[in-house]
Amino acid sequence: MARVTIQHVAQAAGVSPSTVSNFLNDRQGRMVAATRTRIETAIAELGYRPNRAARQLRNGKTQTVGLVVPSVGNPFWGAFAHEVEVAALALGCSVLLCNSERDPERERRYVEELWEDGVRSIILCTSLPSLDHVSQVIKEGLRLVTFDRPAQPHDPESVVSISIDNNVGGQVATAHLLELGHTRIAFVSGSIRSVNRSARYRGYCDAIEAAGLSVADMPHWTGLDADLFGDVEAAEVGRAAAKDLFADPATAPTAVVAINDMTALGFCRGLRDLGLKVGRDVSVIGFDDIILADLYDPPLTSVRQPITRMAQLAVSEAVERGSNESTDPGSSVLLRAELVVRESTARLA
Amino acid sequence: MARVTIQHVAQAAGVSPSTVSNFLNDRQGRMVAATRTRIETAIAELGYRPNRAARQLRNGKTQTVGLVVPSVGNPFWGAFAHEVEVAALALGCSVLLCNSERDPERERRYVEELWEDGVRSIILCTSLPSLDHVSQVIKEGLRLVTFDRPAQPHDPESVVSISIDNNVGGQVATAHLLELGHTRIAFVSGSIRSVNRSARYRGYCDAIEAAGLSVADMPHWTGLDADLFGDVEAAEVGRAAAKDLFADPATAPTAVVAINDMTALGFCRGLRDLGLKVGRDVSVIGFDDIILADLYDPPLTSVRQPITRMAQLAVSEAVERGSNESTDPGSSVLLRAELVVRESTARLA
DNA sequence: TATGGTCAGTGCATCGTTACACCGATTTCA
DNA sequence: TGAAATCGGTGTAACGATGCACTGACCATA
Repeated sequence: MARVTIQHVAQAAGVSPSTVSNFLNDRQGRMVAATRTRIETAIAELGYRPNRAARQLRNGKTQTVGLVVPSVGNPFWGAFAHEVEVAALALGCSVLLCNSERDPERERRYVEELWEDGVRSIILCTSLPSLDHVSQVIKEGLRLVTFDRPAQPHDPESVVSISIDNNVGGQVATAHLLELGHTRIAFVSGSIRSVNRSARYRGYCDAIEAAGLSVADMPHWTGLDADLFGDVEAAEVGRAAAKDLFADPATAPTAVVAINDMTALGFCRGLRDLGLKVGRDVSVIGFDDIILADLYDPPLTSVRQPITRMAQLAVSEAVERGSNESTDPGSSVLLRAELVVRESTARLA
Repeated sequence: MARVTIQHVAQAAGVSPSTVSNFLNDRQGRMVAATRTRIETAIAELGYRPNRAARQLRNGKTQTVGLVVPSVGNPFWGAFAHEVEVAALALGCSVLLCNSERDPERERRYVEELWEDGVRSIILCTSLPSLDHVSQVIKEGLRLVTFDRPAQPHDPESVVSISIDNNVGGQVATAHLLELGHTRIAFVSGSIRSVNRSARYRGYCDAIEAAGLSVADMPHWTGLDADLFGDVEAAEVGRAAAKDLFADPATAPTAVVAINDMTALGFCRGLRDLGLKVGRDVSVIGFDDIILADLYDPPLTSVRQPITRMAQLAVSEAVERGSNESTDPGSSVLLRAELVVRESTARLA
């Protein structure tokens, strides 16, 4: 069961390995139709599949897309990773998965390792304000697509960003609560040092101000030192927030915008611990619209990210840009987030 | 910024590339301590990292573990994939992720592609009764670790299986409900053609019979043609089951064992649609203990799979067995599942 | 009939690492 | 003391695919 190499194909087709190589690499203009078909049938009959390692060694590239997410343990990232894999498969690539745990140092290490292993396209799900930690590799030619992190002024030119418009998302979520008559609306998040989180927060602030209210008057949760919290623990943030915000009923909010669905669900759980009922006593809205938002009791209102479309965009940017050695400047795509209203938000009694 | 190769290291250390290679491949017995340290410092100073492609081309192997899961979009598999990645990282390997969508043909294709790309160890999360579709590759030397699928009589000898004892799990879950006074207990699942599912079902039956009851008397849900349902749709199965089982109140169950947490949550959602309250009106128990089980309202009783430990076991079997070319027969590890009692199960009123 | 230009395809060096055969210098031991 | 074994290490030929420089054969033009 020895491996079928390009030589075997060449022999079977009665040509030289070089010609087969030309065939494989779309330099087919340089050969007569008959040769082309002879090679084609030889490949089919022998079941030849090019050896990746050899290819990569020769030209220093892979057909692999690197995917760095905070943690696939989190349902949102799991779902996104899944979509990425599907999209990559459609384009004939495989996906190398890395969990950064939101640790910049791990992000850097993964990106560099991937680069040195010949991966030329990486989808990096980060929300760090700066890309300094990977800029060296970008200079060397890495195609970087960031996800969930809109472009920032000092980003390297070639970077492509795919993200929802978090500011608008924050506004839509908050406006929804305002329309329901709520005037004491809290924003619950771990650290908002990340760009997407602060954008959501700004959207929240904008909507509050636009309604003639003052952010300063809103119940405020300063939070735990959120750097302690990875993604899986996002729920704990929500739970802790509920406990703190409702410690004094006089200052408690009637509605809450949570930074994501996991935090929202944790918050709901915290309310339950306090004997409060989501929807009836307190309105809660999350972000992401993970699959569990709809399953929850009560079903969670959420700002949906169109992850299927985003994954497709990210992969095609990563793969297609990677194929031509273009150095045209990157782009920044901000998709519109969609409000999905369910039962966790209700008119103020 | 040219690549640092083994030659550069050799030159810097004043030895031949072969010696550096020997050093790297733990044939250090064949060299004097001084040489060893010279190589070590040279590597550190130059920041040398061996080129994977070249290594792989040379000896036909990778340091990569293949992971084939049904879908990382499902929180359980996402969490498992995460644990696998962590465990692999600790052993210096990377993980190539594939989603089979529970399609045997995709499973086969992925396994073969991985094999041909030099991956020699694969963790396959399948629950197909037979491994015929990948047996060819196993014969050629693939180290296969199956997860969530205990060993079957006709499995190739070298296969290692890691799984919980689903039969016992099914019994424990059912016994818990029986102890709470329930006598009308339904089992809800999509297709139980898979080995783990049927084991859970047998455990359920065993417990029923052991209590002096008859499975035939239990409310039964024949289900949709469950092959239509991927993992993400597991919740839909639960939802549909709730609707059907409670169509006639006279024959409705008072408690339900769901095949996994997603289905259990879907079932809870279905109950809610019907105006029934989980815990109070109907007891529901799931499998897996995904992170959302604890967040749900009410928190879901579940049979926990110790995924961290299982992932570690799977990776170490895959990697360590892969390193020595042993052909010793595989093993089958059945871990004990742990019942986590929460509020979705309650004493029969 | 020279000259030059296409066209279709080939030969060869090369990517970075590794296994194996080999080599000179000591050491061992009968 | 001489033959063999051991030690510490080196030289070289691969692994499979690629792309550049090249070669004949053929055609067109002057």
